[in-house]
Amino acid sequence: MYAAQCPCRDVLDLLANKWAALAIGALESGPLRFGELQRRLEGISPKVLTQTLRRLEDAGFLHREIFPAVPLHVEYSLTDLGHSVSVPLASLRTWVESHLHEIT
Amino acid sequence: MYAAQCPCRDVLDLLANKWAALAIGALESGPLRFGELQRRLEGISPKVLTQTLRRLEDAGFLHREIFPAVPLHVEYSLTDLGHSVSVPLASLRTWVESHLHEIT
DNA sequence: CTGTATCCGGATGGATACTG
DNA sequence: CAGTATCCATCCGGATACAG
Repeated sequence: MYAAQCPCRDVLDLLANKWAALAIGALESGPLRFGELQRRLEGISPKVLTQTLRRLEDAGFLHREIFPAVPLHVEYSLTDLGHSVSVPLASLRTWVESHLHEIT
Repeated sequence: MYAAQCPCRDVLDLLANKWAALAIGALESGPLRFGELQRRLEGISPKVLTQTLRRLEDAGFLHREIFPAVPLHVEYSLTDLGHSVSVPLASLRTWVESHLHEIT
């Protein structure tokens, strides 16, 4: 099975928090700005959104691009790696949607 | 996207903790006893293992069967629902394994 | 607009010892 | 064997206010 040191656990942990999978899903169809992400991830606070995005960025799943304008403009987009992982994540979300009625 | 009340979030949370996905994976190939599970999920304490198993059982992903013998014998196995969700989970694990080298 | 600072509560995970 | 009891540390998420 998976030994204690298996790094896959870290990845699972990364993807396995309340917002990460949702954030990746939100970015599947294209880049979004901070505020737009916050609106789509209904209920997330700016602090938690930042945390989530930073973790995903550090892991290489998404890219943050700053457009130095006034007002400030920042865009988040999936990297190739991010698009790649969004496939199994989407299949998990799909499973959840189609089995919701069976879950207690 | 996914509204705040969308129950899929709860399911994601359930699957998305340190051990749940691993436990489901361990049971894919057949029933296991408590002690055997603890050995396979290297490093888990009995308390946390119990918590994990109970949550999965309550959600209907696995079944707990007691064989009243001496010494006591308890077997955990996936329900149909559990086997069903193990498919997308396995694809996520597979993704992680094949992309580990790309992850920071 | 895009965050950071602060403070807080609760859940999760963990070590160890003990029990039916 | 299969857990439960206890106590504890930490991370995570959340509300609100404020800053570059």
